[in-house]
Amino acid sequence: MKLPLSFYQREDVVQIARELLGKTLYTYIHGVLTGGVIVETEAYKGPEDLGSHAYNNRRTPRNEIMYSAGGVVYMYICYGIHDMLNIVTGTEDSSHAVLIRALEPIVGQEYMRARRKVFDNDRRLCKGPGALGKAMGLNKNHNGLSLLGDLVWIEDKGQFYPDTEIVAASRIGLNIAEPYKSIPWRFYLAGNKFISRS
DNA sequence: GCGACGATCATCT
DNA sequence: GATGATCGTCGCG
Repeated sequence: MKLPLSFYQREDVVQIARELLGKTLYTYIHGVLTGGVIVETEAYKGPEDLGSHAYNNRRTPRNEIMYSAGGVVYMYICYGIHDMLNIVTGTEDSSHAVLIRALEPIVGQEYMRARRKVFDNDRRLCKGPGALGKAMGLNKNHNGLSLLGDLVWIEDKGQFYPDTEIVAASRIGLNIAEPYKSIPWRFYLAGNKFISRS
């Protein structure tokens, strides 16, 4: 059920980002189980990618965990407010990661509503990386947790999507030079109601 | 439904 | 001291 380390420790982070669509992400935080189907991701490709925190082998206390072997989470705070969930991939010393941008909630929606203070529209619960982190109870203190542990993990339920149902687009929110500004490393399920935007 | 804008602070220079 | 891998609200219509 849980994705094995071999899934995460491959080198092709773009392929992994695509394959994570349809997988189910769970957290079990303070005794609360929440989960949802991954419907939107972005790949960040280690030292060559201007958009990556690990661009040019940049290494700081914040991004140190990106250099560990795949299968752990990289949490960081964006705009001083939002806790973002990333999946570290590749082998030891490679620094690729996948940002999880949106989920379709399937478990623990009542807890997600309370954490988000959103009670009118479940489509908004995990719509965007900041919202997702909050709904799932994740913050930077969870940085480095193993995806084979019991606090945060990803399961494969055998979902499969043909290429025609997957959209590849440019990543959101990056103010960087081409070609990385427009490279199609954002993936989402075509027509899905829970993605952050079309 | 959509665009503009301000909030807010950890992190790095 | 400047900068974000963002979000909620407001005005509009």
